[in-house]
Formats: sequence, structure tokens, C-alpha cells
Amino acid sequence: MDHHPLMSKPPRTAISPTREEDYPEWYQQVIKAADLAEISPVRGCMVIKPWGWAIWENMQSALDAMFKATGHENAYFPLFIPMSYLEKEAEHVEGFAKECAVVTHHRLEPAPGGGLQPAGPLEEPLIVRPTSETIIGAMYARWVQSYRDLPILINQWANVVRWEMRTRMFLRTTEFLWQEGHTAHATEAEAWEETRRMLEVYADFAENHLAMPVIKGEKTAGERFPGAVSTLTIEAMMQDRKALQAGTSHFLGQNFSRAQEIKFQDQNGREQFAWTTSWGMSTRMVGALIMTHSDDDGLIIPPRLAPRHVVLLPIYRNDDERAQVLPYCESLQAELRRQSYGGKPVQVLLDDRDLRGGEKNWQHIKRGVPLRAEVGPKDLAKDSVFLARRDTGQKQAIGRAQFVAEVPQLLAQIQQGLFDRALQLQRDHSRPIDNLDEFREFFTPRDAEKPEIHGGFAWCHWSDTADAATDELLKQLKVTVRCIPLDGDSEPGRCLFTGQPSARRVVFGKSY
RNA sequence: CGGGGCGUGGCUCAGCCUGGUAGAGCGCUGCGUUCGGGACGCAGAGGUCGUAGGUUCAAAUCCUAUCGCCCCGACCA
Repeated sequence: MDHHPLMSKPPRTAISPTREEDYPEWYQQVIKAADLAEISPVRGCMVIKPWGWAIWENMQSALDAMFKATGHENAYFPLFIPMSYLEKEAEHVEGFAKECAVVTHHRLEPAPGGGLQPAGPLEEPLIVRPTSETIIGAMYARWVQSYRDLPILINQWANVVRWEMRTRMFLRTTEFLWQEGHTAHATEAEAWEETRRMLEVYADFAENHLAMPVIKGEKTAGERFPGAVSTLTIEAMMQDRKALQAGTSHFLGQNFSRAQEIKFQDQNGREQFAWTTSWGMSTRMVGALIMTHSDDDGLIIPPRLAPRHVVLLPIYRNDDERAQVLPYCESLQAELRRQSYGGKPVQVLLDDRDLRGGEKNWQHIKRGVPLRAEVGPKDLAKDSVFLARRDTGQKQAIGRAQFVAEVPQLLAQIQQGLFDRALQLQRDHSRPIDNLDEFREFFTPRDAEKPEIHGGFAWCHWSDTADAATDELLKQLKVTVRCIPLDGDSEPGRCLFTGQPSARRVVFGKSY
């Protein structure tokens, strides 16, 4: 956009830099401006602040209800896992050993030079769980004797630790929070059914609560969960067009049950190994929420997950006006709270802090509250409020009664609008590619030094045959197969790289 | 763990090259005027310059080590 030299400066954005200017830095700034979280004194770990935590709590309660509705129960298993447990499943060890925190002592004592030093070495080191397949499997082995003991359908909400080289707030932290479901079944078919069911739950959650469109698919061998037979995933496109793995559901076959001897007698009296699954979704979803919807003025929270749906901003100049405006706001707040959205009362905050109106307003913009309603003497006179939508920036005066009546629909509209917008972005930056030059061009930034936002999802035929040249190209472009989609057309074709027959197109992209 | 960048009041940063009593803007506190999209004036508070050594009469500044953060790579939810 051109600006006349004498005209005012381009509109100021609350977040600087903008997404275009520096996406990773924008992401950090949104978190700071919305007061979601902060880096902590502990390397790689963050403090989740009340506003960020409230969003996570809403995610938890929605997911938890969905787990219960599909027959699961919550339980809790230890944070510490004996090191020997991890050793039982070969691929699992290989996948996680490098990133385990290890507890080797159980006591501190004064050190000779002052301070403290570890004392009391443990006979067997404990690892801090990076995931709980092994400890839970060990318990399942005790619990299962008969086919009548199956299935076991348990979920746990927990923290886990993975000692990553590089961390990013919410997306990859050393300690993170998640839920991990672990189930054991008598038959392969039933375990597979469970694996797919939970993928559907995740997709449902992502699309209907986060308003984040996802592609459901299967991971390739290289991207699979260590020890799994198959990993199903939901993949979402962030605004920088990179893919984010947003939830995974693993069919573990009998790999873990064999390693941990989860055995039972079937109806014929024969001993069998159980079939297990595991599935997880983490605080990474908060990062997904940020990168899917937020704009250059900060966070935008989809109403289904918003800790507050509406903030009322009373406007007054003196005590006289205050005495009129505040009671008006209080009764409006009470009326709004009697409305419900998403099966729960509409959440309303009356922000009567002693701050300037403009400043207050911006705080709520940056924090992503879906609706802001200014209420001042002028509105009182007309029995209306001045309503602003965070998603579109649209502002309008609306009659009080109408506002109260329409709040649920308005929130639903915002929820839908956010989903549509995100889906549009995904569609605009997805395309079938059948030629190698185009593939290369699609994923190559114009400025390699400071890559601009580029690329997206390339739907290509692919034969999954080992080929050094292909691996090299993908590595160079930093592109991976995000998933082999489960839905949609599956027209066969020829692999883009090798010319081998291919059953269907897979999704390529750069990823987080 | 490799490459690059950065650590100076709460935040963003200047000062470092060329050593000599620690600065700005924003924020914060108080008072006043303001208040419908980020107010203004006046008066204040606040920093042993990431940490530890070293060089020097003297170190934010020079040297060494170390820790942390950010970006890129390898690895991953």
C-alpha cells in the first residue's frame, strides 16, 4: 500500500515485528503481549501465566470430556521410570535415550567448598518420563490375565521431560504438559479401531474447538513414534505455511506387550499378547492456537477456548458518570452471563480497573478476547453498547437487548470465521505438484539468508522407496512428508522422485 | 552438539572500537490536567553493566573461562 508523504504513517500494529517482517520473533512477541507465558530461570522450561494456563485448562476440559465420552478413565502413573524399563523395547530406547533426564542420587549434602553436592547414589538410575509406555505397560502386565480384563482404556494428564537441543515456547519445551492415553486390547482390529477413534477425537477437537483445520494421515516409517507399528497424525498449517504436528495416535501392535509381557488367556484358553495403543496431545496446542489465528495486533482466541468471551469496558469521565455507567455494566454482565455458549455460561469480564480506556482496550486486543464492548454515557442514552470483534476488527453500535440475545450466535460466528479463514490459508497454499522443478521452486525461499514466508503443502505422488538423491533433495529443502492422508481421493500415479508407482498423493511440507 | 547474534534499571537499547564517577526512550510511583483507539505536564524511585577469574593506578569497555537467551542446522509433540 502506498502512503502519501503528507498522510499519516501506516497504521501502527500492536505487535512488532509483524508476521511478514519476522515470523519467529512475532510469535515470541505475541506470547509476551498476551501475557501467556515467560521463559523461566530453568533452561528450556517456561512459566505458564494465568492467561495461558486458562486457555490450556479449557483445552484440557474439552479433551477430557471427549475422552470420557469415548469410554476412557483417568489415572496417574509415576514421574520416575526405572532405567531398565526403557531398555525393554529396542526402538523405543533408541528414540528416547538421547533426550532423557536421569536421576542418579536421592540426597544432597554440604559440599566441601560450600554449597551442596549430590549424595546417596541410586542403585538403579531413574529417568524422568519422556512418555509413559513402559511404566504403564509394566502395570498393565500385572492387571491383565484374562481376555475379560480387556480392554483397558486409561488416560493420564501429566508433565513429561524431553531434553531437547533447542526449545521454543509452547512448541518445544524441555518440560511440557500433555495427556497420554494408553490402551490395551484383545484383538488387533480393536486396537486399530481405538487408534483411529482417538485420531478422530483429536481432529474433532482441533477443528471444532481450536478452529484449526487439520489433515489426518499416517506418518511414514521415518517419522513414526519409536516402537510403534503405525503413527497417525493430524497436521495443521501455520500462518508461515509450515506444518505443525498437532496430535498423534499410535498403533503399537504387540511391540510393547511382547517387551513387557502384557499377556492374557483368550476364550480358547490360549495365551496371547495384548494389542496396545497410545495417543497424546500437548501444550504445543497453545502454540498451534497462536500461530493459526493471531494477527499483527496480537493473540486471537477462538471463542470455544477463550477464558473470557466478552470484556466490558466502562467509559466515564467523572464520578457522576461512573455512578451511572458501572451499574449499567454490572447488570449487563449479569445478563450476558445467563447466556450460554458451547454448553457453558458466557464468560464476561467487567474491566473497571483505574486505567485509561485506550490502554485497557489494547490490553484486551493483545490478549485476544473475542468481543469487547465499550459502554459509556452515549451508549447508556441509547441503551446500547459499542461492540468490537477481535477477529475482524469490525466495530458497531448494537442495542443492549440485541447484544445479549445474540451473543451466543456472535461467538459461534467468530468461531466459524476463524476456522474458515484458517482453512482458506491452507487451501491457498496447498497444491498438487508433479514436476521436480516446481517442487524445488515451491520450497526454496527467495532470500536464503532471511527466508521469507513461502511454500506450503505440496501434494505429490511418492513411492516410499529408499533413494539417496531424493533424501538429499528433501534434506536440502528442509522438507519432509508430513503424512499420507487418510481421506480424499486416492488416484494412483507415478512417484515425483523415482517414477515408481504410487498409490496416492502424500503431503510434503516444512515442519516445526 | 556445530554456525551466527546478543546479555547494561521492569522492557527496548546507546555507551565498548580508543579504559577515567552509568545514559536514553518506554514502563513504574506521586500530584494535576485528561479520558469513546495506545494522553500530557511537573516531581520522583529504580542498575555492584549475566557470572567468575585475569590485565591495569583505574574495567560496562581489554583478555580468558563459564552460564543463559535468540536465530540457523542436526533431533523432536
